[in-house]
Amino acid sequence: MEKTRSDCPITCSLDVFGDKWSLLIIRDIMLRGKLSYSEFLESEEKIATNILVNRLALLEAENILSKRVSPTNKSKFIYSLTRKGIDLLPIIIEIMDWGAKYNANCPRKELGKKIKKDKAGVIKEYFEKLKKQVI
Amino acid sequence: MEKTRSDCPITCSLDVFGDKWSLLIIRDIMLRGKLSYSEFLESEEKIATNILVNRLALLEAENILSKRVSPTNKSKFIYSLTRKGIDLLPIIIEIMDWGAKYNANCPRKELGKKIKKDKAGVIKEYFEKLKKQVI
DNA sequence: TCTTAGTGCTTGCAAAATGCAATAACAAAG
DNA sequence: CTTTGTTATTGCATTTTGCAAGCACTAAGA
Repeated sequence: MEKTRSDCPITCSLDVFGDKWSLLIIRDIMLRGKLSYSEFLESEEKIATNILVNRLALLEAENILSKRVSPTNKSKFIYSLTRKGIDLLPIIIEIMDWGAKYNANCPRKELGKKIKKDKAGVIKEYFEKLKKQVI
Repeated sequence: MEKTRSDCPITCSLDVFGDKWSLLIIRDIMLRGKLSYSEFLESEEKIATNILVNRLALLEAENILSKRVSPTNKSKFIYSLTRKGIDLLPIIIEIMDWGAKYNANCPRKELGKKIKKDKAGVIKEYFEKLKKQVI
């Protein structure tokens, strides 16, 4: 999506990550510590390779992700969140909380329970953790 | 989308509203006081009629919106948020805040500034207001 | 009654996005 | 110089979206 549909901040945001896949990649990095293309491919939602390549490129172009050669394996890339990407954390947490609240088939696990008990605390904790990883 | 792709609460949520239009309809009802099909059509993003009909039906099927005949005009329908729909408020506010923060072309207006200053207060205020409208 | 306007919805078709399977490119390891 | 791991591309079928036109129904007025 090249130009935004309006100057509403919600619309601008949805023009960037308003699809079924982008936020799952963000989730994988943010909450699951995933770093690479092959790790994203392994997730249970089974994203197709062309979609994954496309979304990684879009998220990098939007300066939400940054891509670097892995320091331990020169034929591998690692993706990490920029500050802009980290700032998606509250959105991810709120979506997770809503989803867990209204889906019987999405039982709250450790993180879900923690969010229910102390959402602000969870956001703060992850925010601190993620900020340390920004390069 | 009939069945969910996984039992992750984020995935389940995105299976419901993870597209470029659903949350804009929610925004129109939640923040702009819009009620009817024709009002949604007027928004600056120019949703197509077939998409609008489709999304209203999906959101109603998900019990996020409820549809009733207008009390003042019997040939008109009005849509309103259910409790489940109102609970999307924090997501909407967070998305709005992120969008305003990272888009120079999305200047913060009254609500945007209020969110920046006191996000929790805004959520509380709108939450109270919207709860009164639930039928 | 007949027309007119308002409102919600459907249809047809082209364009774009997605899903899926196969395979390519390339570096590192053995 | 073959194999393995990793990322990326391609082709094609399917699905979703965008757009334009028009249909169905109700209410209201001449």
